[in-house]
Amino acid sequence: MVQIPNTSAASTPAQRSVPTSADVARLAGVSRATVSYVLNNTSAVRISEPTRRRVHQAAKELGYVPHAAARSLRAGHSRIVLLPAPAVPVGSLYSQFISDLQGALGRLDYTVVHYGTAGLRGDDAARAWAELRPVAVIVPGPGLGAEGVAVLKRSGARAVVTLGPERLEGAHTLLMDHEAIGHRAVEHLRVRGRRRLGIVVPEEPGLEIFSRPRLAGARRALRGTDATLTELPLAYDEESAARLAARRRELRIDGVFAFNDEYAMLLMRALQDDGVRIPEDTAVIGADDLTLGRLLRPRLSTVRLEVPSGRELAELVDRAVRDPGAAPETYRVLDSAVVHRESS
Amino acid sequence: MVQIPNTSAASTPAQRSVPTSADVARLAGVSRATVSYVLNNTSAVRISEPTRRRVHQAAKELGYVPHAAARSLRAGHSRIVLLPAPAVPVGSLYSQFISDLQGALGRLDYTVVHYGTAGLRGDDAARAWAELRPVAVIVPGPGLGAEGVAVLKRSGARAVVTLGPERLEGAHTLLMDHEAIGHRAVEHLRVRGRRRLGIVVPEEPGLEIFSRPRLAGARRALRGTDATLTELPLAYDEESAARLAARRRELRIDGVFAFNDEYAMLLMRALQDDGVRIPEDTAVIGADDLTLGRLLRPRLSTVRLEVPSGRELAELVDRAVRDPGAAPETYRVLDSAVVHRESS
DNA sequence: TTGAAAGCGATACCAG
DNA sequence: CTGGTATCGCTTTCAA
Repeated sequence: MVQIPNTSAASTPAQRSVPTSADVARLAGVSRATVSYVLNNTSAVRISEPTRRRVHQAAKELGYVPHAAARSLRAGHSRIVLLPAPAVPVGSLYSQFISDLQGALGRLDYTVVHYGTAGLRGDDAARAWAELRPVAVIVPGPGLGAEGVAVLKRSGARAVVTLGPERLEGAHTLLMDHEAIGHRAVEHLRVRGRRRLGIVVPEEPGLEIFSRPRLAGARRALRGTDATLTELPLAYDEESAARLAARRRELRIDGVFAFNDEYAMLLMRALQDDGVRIPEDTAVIGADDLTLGRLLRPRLSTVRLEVPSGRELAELVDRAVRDPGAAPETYRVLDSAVVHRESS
Repeated sequence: MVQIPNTSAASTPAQRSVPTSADVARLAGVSRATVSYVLNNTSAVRISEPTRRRVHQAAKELGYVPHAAARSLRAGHSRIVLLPAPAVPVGSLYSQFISDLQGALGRLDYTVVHYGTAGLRGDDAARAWAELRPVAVIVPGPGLGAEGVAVLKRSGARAVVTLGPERLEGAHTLLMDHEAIGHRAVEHLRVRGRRRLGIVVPEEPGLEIFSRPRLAGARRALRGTDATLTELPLAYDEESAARLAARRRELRIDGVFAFNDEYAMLLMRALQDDGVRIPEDTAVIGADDLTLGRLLRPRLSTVRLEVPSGRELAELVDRAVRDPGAAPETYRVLDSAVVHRESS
C-alpha cells in the first residue's frame, strides 16, 4: 500500500461524548421513560402527539442512536445469531450459502455475528462464543462436543444448530449426507462401464471431514462388484495435479470421482494436457455443481447436493428459538443427484 | 429437507438460569469484586492464593461465562469491528480477503461482526450499525455518505475505513485503483497490435462502481490513438455470452478486456464454441488473477491488483483505533500489473 | 399522560 | 487483602 498525503484541511473535530436517552430527555424536557416509550412505539402507553414530536425532534438533533448492549442487557436476551467461521477454507458454494443465510436471518430481525475462532478449539471456543450470549449458534462442521453444546445452552442460547456430516448430541442437526455423494458418483461411473476407479482425496488439512464419508460411500457402492477403487491424494495446485496425471499409466484408471468440481477441473486439465481423452480414456465426475463446470470442455458431470436455502435454515433457527423446549431435530439435507454432462 | 424422527430419549433438561458473577461469589463465599479481580487477573490488586482457587473452582462448577454486553457497557467501549456485507455479490477474491481480514483482526483481539444490511441504505444503515457501538467500521464499496460517517463517529466509532474505488470524506480510505486496471488492460492490448477493442460491461446491477472507472481508464489509454473501443454489455450466464459471441462478425473486434477473469472465462468459452481462435482472431484479457485463469486453455492473461493482505488492513484499523485523532489517511492499493499468459 | 426508581451484569474506586 | 457501592444506558413496573 502507498500512503497518499492527505490534502483535506483539519483532523476530525473533537469527540463529543455519545448522546444517551437521558440527553434526549433533557433536550425534549421530558423523562427518560417517555423517551423510551416514544422511540419504541410502546403501544401499552399513550403519549400525546406534541410530546412525541418534541422527542423525535430532540433525538434527531442530537443524532441519538440507542445502545444495543444496554438494551439487551436490560431485556435479558439478544437477537444475535452466532456463526463461527469454519476452521477450513471452504468452497464458494458455502460462501454463497452463508450469504443467503445472513440475508434471511436479517429479514427475521436477527443480527448475524461471525466469529473468527482463531486458535480456540472445541469447548474453549464454545466458552468464548457464550460471552456474546447469542440466542442461537450455527456451528459449521464438527469441532464442538456435547459439553460445548451444554455450555452454550447454559449461557442462554435457545438453539444450537450444527451443520455438517455428523450428528451432535443435544443440538439440532442439518445432516449433510456426504456418504451418499460418494455413493452416487461412483455408482454412476460403475453403471457406465468403468471398472478401475479412482477417488481424489484432497491433501488440504481439514477436508477429511468431508472426504472420509465420501470415500466410505464410494466403497459401499462397489461392494460385491468386480470394480476397484484407488485413493488419489491431490493438493490444490497445478504441480500436484501434473504429478498425479503422470502416474496414469501405472494406475490405469478409467474413471475418477474428483471430490468436487474444483479438484475435478484441476485434474481434468492436467490429464488433458497429458493427452488423455475425456471421457473416452478416463471419465471424470465432480461434485457441488458449480457454474464453472458448465464452462469446461467437455462439460463436467457432477453430483449436486440439494443444499437447503438460507431461508429454510433461517426458519429452522427461528422455530427453535421460539420453542427451545422441543427435542433436537435432525434433518437430512435433501437427496443428492448426479448431473450427467459430457465428462463421464 | 427431510426430518428424521429423533430416537434420543428426552428433550433438553430444564433451563437453569444463567449464572452470574454474583452466583460465583456466593458459592465461593467472597464478594463480586473479588470474583472480578480473580477472573480478570487484575494486577493492581493481590488476592490470596486460596481465595483464587475457591473462585476458580466455583466458576468452573457453575459453568460461569462473563457477559460481554455487560462488560462493554461498563467499560464504555467494545472491541467490535463492524463489517457490513457488501450490497453486491462480489467475487471469490473478496471472500478470500474477508476471511483473511477476519483472522487477522481476531488475532488482535477484535470481534468481527458481519452485518447483513438487508434493505437499509446509506445513512439509515449507518444508524443501524451504530447501535452496536463498534470501535471500528469497515465499509466495502460506496453506499455511505459523509453524514453516515459522522453518525458512526458520534456513536463512538474510533475508526471508519472505506474500501473501494471512491474516497470518502472523514474516513480512512483504501483506494482501489480500478481506473488503472482498465488502463493497463487496454494498453496491453493496444501495444500488442490490437486496434478494434471491446470492453465487457457487466449487466449485473451494482457492479457499475467497478466497471465505470475501469471503462474510464480504458478510454484514457486509447486517447490520441487510432484504436476504437466498444462497450459490450454481458450478463453472467451462458445465453448472454452466446448472444454476444454471435455478434462478432458485425462487431469485428480483435481484442477484449473482459472486466474480470470470471466474465473472461464465460466469454472465451462462447467465442471458442463459435470457432473463434484465441488469441489469433481475438485476444482476451481478464482481471483479478484467479487460479481459474491458469487452468483455462489458452491460459488467461489478466490484470492483477496488488490487494492488501488482511493483516495489513487489520493493522491499519488497529492504528486508527489507537489514535483516533489522526487525520484520515488515504492509501492507494499497490500498483496493478498485467500478467501476460496465452490469451492475448 | 408522565415521572421516579429499580435493576440487568460487570468493574473499579475507596474504605476498612 | 477484601467488601461495599456507584456506574454504564436502557426498559418497565408502579405511582402520581
